[in-house]
Amino acid sequence: MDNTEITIHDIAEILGINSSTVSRALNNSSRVAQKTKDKILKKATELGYQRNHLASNLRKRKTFTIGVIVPRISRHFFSSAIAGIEETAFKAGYNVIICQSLESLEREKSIIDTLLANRVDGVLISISMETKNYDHLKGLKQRKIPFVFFDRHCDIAENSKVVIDDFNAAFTAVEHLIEKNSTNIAHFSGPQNLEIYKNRFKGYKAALEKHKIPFREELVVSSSLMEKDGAQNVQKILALPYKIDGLFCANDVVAIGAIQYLRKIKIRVPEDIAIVGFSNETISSVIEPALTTINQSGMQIGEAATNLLLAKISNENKKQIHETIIVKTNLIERKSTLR
Amino acid sequence: MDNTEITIHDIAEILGINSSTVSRALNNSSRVAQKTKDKILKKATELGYQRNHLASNLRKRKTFTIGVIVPRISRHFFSSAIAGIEETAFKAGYNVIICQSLESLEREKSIIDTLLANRVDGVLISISMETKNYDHLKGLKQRKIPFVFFDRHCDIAENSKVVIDDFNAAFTAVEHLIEKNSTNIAHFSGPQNLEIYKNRFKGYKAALEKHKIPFREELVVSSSLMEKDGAQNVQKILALPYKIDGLFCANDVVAIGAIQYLRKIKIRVPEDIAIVGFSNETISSVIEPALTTINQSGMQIGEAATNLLLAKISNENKKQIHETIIVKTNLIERKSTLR
DNA sequence: CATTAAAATACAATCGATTGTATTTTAATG
DNA sequence: CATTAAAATACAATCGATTGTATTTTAATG
Repeated sequence: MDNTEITIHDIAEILGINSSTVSRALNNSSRVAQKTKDKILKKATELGYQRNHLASNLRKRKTFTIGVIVPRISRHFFSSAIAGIEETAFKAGYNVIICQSLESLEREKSIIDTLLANRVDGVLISISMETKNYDHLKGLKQRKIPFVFFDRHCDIAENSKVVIDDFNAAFTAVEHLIEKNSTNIAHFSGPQNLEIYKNRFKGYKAALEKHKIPFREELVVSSSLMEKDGAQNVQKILALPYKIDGLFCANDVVAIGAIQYLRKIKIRVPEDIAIVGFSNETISSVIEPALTTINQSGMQIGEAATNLLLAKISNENKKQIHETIIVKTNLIERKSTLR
Repeated sequence: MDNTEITIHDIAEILGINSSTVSRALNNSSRVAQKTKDKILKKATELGYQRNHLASNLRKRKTFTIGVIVPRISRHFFSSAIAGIEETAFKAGYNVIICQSLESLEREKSIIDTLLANRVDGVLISISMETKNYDHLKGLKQRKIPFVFFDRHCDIAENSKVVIDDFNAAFTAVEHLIEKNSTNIAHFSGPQNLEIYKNRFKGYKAALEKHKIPFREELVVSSSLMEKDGAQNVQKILALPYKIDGLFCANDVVAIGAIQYLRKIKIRVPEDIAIVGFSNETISSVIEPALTTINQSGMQIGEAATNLLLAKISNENKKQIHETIIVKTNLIERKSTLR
């Protein structure tokens, strides 16, 4: 039988000492003499002992697992964030359960139930576009499971989040369009229940205001920011009685949809319309013309969110931390605004 | 104290029955009378009981966790595969630990150690470009932990894998170039220690042979297929005394690097050189000209690999399954070969 | 209604590690 | 060398569920 896993009891028996001492030795407790520790460690290595985390975690009443909820794993921003999360969590000895809501509130709810059933120690969440009601998050609060929003947060009391300064990033983006001599600037916005899109919209408005450009309701088109929305939105703004010469998109995907449609109908970018996106997806540097965009590091946001969550977890039930970390962004100028 | 988790013992005590009966009832054992089951289930729901998986798994000597090793999470093909894996595993009650080797053998080794320490029930792996030695995989075999390769497999005895028919896909791609009147067809190949790149190379060669086009060693350039390699490889083949008019790339990323460099030096695609990639990354439909490529569904491969692994896991130590599943691919014709 | 088999339930050990308390050993001190 | 405190180790309960075996209850039968 080679399925006999080596346990602390095996080591204890072989060395003729008690398993509690073995356990303490392997945890480097000060209650065990150095000489004994050495003896135990040597034997443990010799036998190829590996602690059984299930047993250990059961006793410690912790799972060393965090749940991550993202709208879609394959979106580049999120897969970078996940890379950062995995990396940081792994180093701290935590495992990560990754789930995708696919922009559905229903799925988001059921994912939270599953994560609770799995007794995760904490949750990182970037909410779906459908999420307007936050009751399912209250379940986490009740059970005192710490959670941290990243990127797509929501406006509830006493939350922790890792975000970017959407207002300022949008402000910079729009100001850049103005510097490039755009005067009729449209905005493709996202669902207004999400704070990030609200703030990007506010930044757009503020930049216009600063430069004394009148704000026109009709130039703002909301959608779920998919590629297909790009074409539809372009049709809408071109139908308006203004000569649009600048476009600020709330994400890159919709901007790319717009660029492709504009190319089809022979409107030149950037000559006729200069475009700025948001997120710096991989595609954006490749498309022709390359897209000027706001660069936000998913990796960095993932890392920061994980560190914040781990801090909350180890903080136990003492005073709760409610912190907002703002990760820096920068404007990457490319061909789509080069004029 | 609200941190008191409801256990089967609580339910047992309240109902005045033994906890073993509660356990059996919750597992719908035939050894418990229906009447008792009903009573127990009702009380469990009422108290909001949720089974503690740690305890359950400890007793069952299973973790219900599978480990996944990919070169890079943010690569679109892999994030799609992961989406498929997560989905399938989740449905079967398994959790997934995702790790990225970042194309480093060293990291791949240490990841396998960590997964072993975490007592995963099985492993899905797509090996790194550096992996030429398979000793670290033998560790999995010794411990009888089932594993399944997907996409990037390796040629060891008695393995299971979910792959595509790289030979035929490459054959189709090259034949397509030939149909488009290419006669001097170059190939950007990947590390030859990986079966997939070996087979794509073989497919390239076979298509040439079928159409009586002489094979020339110099037209094959191996690299690690990054975007920057695209430019370098193009320089190499342009320096040759042949008028290259077709290019088959072993992945999309290097093809895109090539397209961008060709655009820069004013060589027209597809007029001067027609190009076919491999994988159908998101970028490929967006780049100008859009890239003709082999479409392989990461999602589908991930699902198939997970199902195969779960079958191996539940198969226990009985006769081992060694299966190879081949997922269908198709050629997507786009502008880069339109002539 | 006694006998017997089958069904239902209870008992107790177990998975492997951790941890509060009790006991033993060692070292320090006069 | 006896006394005492400190250090080291052993004992035993525990985390929450599962499971083989023993016991009790129920149903079937003559």
